[in-house]
Parts: sequence; C-alpha cells; structure tokens
Amino acid sequence: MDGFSGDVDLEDLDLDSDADDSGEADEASRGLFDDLLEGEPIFENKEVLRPSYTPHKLPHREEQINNMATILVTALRGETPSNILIYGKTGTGKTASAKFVSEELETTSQKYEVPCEVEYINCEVTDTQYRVLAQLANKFIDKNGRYIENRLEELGDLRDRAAEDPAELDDTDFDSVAAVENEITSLESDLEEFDPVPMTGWPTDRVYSTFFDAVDYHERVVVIMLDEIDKLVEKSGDDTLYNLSRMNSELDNSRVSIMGISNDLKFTDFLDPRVKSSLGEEEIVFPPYDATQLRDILQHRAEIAFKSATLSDDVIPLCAAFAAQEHGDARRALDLLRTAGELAERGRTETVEEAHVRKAQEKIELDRVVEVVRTLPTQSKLVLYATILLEKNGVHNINTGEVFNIYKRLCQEIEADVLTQRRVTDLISELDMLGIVNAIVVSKGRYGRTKEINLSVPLDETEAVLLSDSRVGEVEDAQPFVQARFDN
DNA sequence: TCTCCACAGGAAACGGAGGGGT
DNA sequence: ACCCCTCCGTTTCCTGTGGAGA
Repeated sequence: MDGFSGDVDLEDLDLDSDADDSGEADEASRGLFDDLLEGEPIFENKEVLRPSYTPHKLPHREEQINNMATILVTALRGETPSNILIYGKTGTGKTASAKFVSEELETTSQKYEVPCEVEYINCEVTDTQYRVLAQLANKFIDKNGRYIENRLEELGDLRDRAAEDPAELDDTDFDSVAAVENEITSLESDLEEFDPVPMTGWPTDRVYSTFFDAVDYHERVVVIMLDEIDKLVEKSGDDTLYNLSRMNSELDNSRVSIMGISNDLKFTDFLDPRVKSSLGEEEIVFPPYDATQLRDILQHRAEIAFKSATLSDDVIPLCAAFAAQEHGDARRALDLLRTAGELAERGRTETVEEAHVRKAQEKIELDRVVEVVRTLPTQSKLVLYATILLEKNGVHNINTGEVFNIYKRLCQEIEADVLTQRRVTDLISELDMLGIVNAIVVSKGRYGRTKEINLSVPLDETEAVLLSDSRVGEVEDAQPFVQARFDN
C-alpha cells in the first residue's frame, strides 16, 4: 500500500488529465478511487510509522545497545556469552534494540565465518515449555537441513573432482574417494533422521532431547532470544528456563546463551534461585522515554513518513506528551502520529493539526475496545452484557453475585451453557485485565466480601458491538427481567 | 472481641480435541 | 487398534478474609 503512496503524484496527474479530456461533464465515469486520490497526499512513506518497522537507528538507546554488544562480542570469539536479561515497559525499544543487535551479530559472524546464530521467540504466543522447545527444535532442524545440503553439495563436487584427479584430496581431511563417499552417506542418513517436531503429541522430554541433538549437531554459538519471557514464566513456570540454562554443561559442540526480554521488573521473584542467578548474569534496563526523547524519535520518523511542511508545529510535541503520560510508550506515540495523519488525509486537509491528534487519541482507544470486545468468546460477552444491563439500569458498584444472576438468565434465554460462579469470577477478572471493566475487591463487613465492578468503556458503543454477535444478538428483546435486585 | 457473610481465588482434575508411536 | 502425549476451558472442592454488626 505504501510504495503506492510514493507514486501517487504521477498517477494523480494522469488521472487529472484523463478526467479533463474525456469525463468533464460525465461525473459517473469517475471511478470510486478517483476522488480519494485527488486530495494531496500527506504521507510520503507511512510504513516507517508502523510498529512492524525496525529502524536502523534508535535514538536515546545507544548506551543499552553498546552494553548488549559488549556482552555478545564473546560469541564472535567462539565463547559463550553471559545470559542477558532486559527489562523495560512496553514501547521502550527493547525488542527493536535486541533485534537490531542480533542482526548485526549475525552479519558480523558471517563476515568472520564464526558460526553464531540468534533465534527469536515471542513467548506471548509461544507460552508453554512444549511449544518453546518444539519451535526451537524445528528451527534448528531446518538449519541443520540446509547446513547438510550445503555440505553434501561441496562433497559431491569434491568427489567428482577427486575421481579424476586424486590430488584434489591433498589439502582436505579425506584420504580417499571412498572416505568422501562414506561421509556423504553418513550425512544423508543424518538428514533422514531429522524429522520435525509436531505441534503436539510427543512427551516434552522427547522434544527436549530432539532440540538438544539438533543444537549440538555441529559447532556454533547460539543465542536464544525470549521476548516477553515473563508471560512464559507466569503461564508455565521456570522449567523451560531451567532446562535451557543447564544445557551448556551437557552440550559437546555448541554453546547456548539466553537473552530474556521482560516487561516486568519483578518477574525473577518467581524463579528458582538457580535459574535466577544464571539467567540474570547481566541485566540491562530500558527506562521509559521522556517527552523530549519521544519528540526526537517522532521527529526522525516524521521526516521520512510525511511530506515536508504537512505537519503543523504543535503536532509532534502533543503526540509526545500524550505518549509520555502512558509510561513513555514510543509505539503509542507513533500510532498516534500515524492515525492523526490518516484522519487528516481522510478529512482532505493539507496539514495535520492538533485537533487531529486529539481525535486520533480517542479513535485509537475506541478501536481497541471495539476490537477486544468483538473478539471476546461468547461466554465473556454474556458476562459483559450482564454488567452492561445492570449499569444501564442505574446500578453502580455492581457485585459478582448480581452479575452472575443476570448472566444465568441471559444464558437460559439463548440456551447457552451456564458456567459456574467460580468460572464467572475468572471471566470478570479477565475483563478487568483487558481494561473493559474495573473490578476491585471490597469488604462490606457483615455483608460479605465481593468485587465492585464498574464499566470503564463507553456503554452504548460496547452494547452495540455485543449485540452484533450472532449469539448474543438473540437476547435483544429480553429486557423486562432486569429490574431484579434493587435492594440498596 | 468475636462472628459470620459472600464471595476471592488456589489446587487439582476432567474431558474431549489436537496429535503422536507402535 | 490401542495407549500416550499436550492443551484449553471448565468443574469440583477448597481455604482464606475484611470488617459491620451482634
């Protein structure tokens, strides 16, 4: 889409002349997109504002990057680098910096022909021991496969040449053509032996040993980058980390080093002390950006992303200020800037104004809520709908029991399974974590201990989203029973 | 000072749907 | 064909608890 916007200038001229020549009186011949293309585009290259874009320069992170580099240099000398733990809130450039350093590391290792590899795993997606190991194992099996194929090619070549002129073998490790043949067959059988680990089905220890063998297949230094490592620990404990960190003592040919990236400063508290000490050999902290630094970053990117003089002066400082309030999240700042630009583009204005940024702020929040609510499982939607119905009837500080009662009736209404109260408690907590409701536990003395739940998203929009769900939608006219419990 | 409400939330386990190996 | 894995949402059973009121 974005290579496209660079070309728009030319396209624009063509279309204009077209329209002028032939279609002047005939509005209908103007295509759907002509109108939209006509406005002067604001973006030069929108891609650089997207979260997926990895910049090759990270302002205000030089110190951390150097730090990482000095630790990882040992890998290029063929030794094991210390394990690294990286801390920092979301959008502080942890992942971007780590990826940047690992790319540099890999290119340098190719230059000096030191076998050194970096594997990236996002533990938010891959959040069990089995899956982490399986993914790693498959990556290494893949690499080994390619490694063997290269080697086979070389050897095949050598064999052919040696068959004609045995002197070719002089400066190799082989003393006869037969030795080369042997090596080839043994490599071929190795290649056969590597079959990928299935998504599920194997016992975990088997996956582990497959992974182990794959890593140890030939000499190299391996850096395993575990992004969002706190999620992994939270969900499936520290077994994975324990296994990975003690691997080195059993590997013969290769070395592994772990680079953990965490949002949570205190997540090591849950770790086994042994894991904790080996993992946290080196720690690097990424502090949140302050407003000035954010402004710098935005300025850098905006120069590439926008056409010159399309941003009014107060846009960037405002984006920076908004994002600085959210613990200095650079991703948020960029999002804000991009959305503001898109809004301006859609509004056919020539420059991006302060008002666009404020609108963008609202739009991002609403989009997020709509998306989250829309993709909720049916049961959670019903729980949320129950709280919305209560809120609509003027009940505030709703408690779990009330939600559960309404929820039960909603379920009967649409013939869905009724979950237990225990489960509903968990669903409410999930909604709380998603920021859709606000639930705090309070004690009402004699009258028990419960959660006080309040909606923290716009009521009408959320209700509309819920009712657009095919299951929940069926309940629409079932209002009358809501007047239940008004006893406070 | 004790009681006792109305839940919170931990632990274990289940079941049935992913997928093995032999 | 049979038994074994993992995974996920869920159920069952359970112990814990802040403070209004007796």
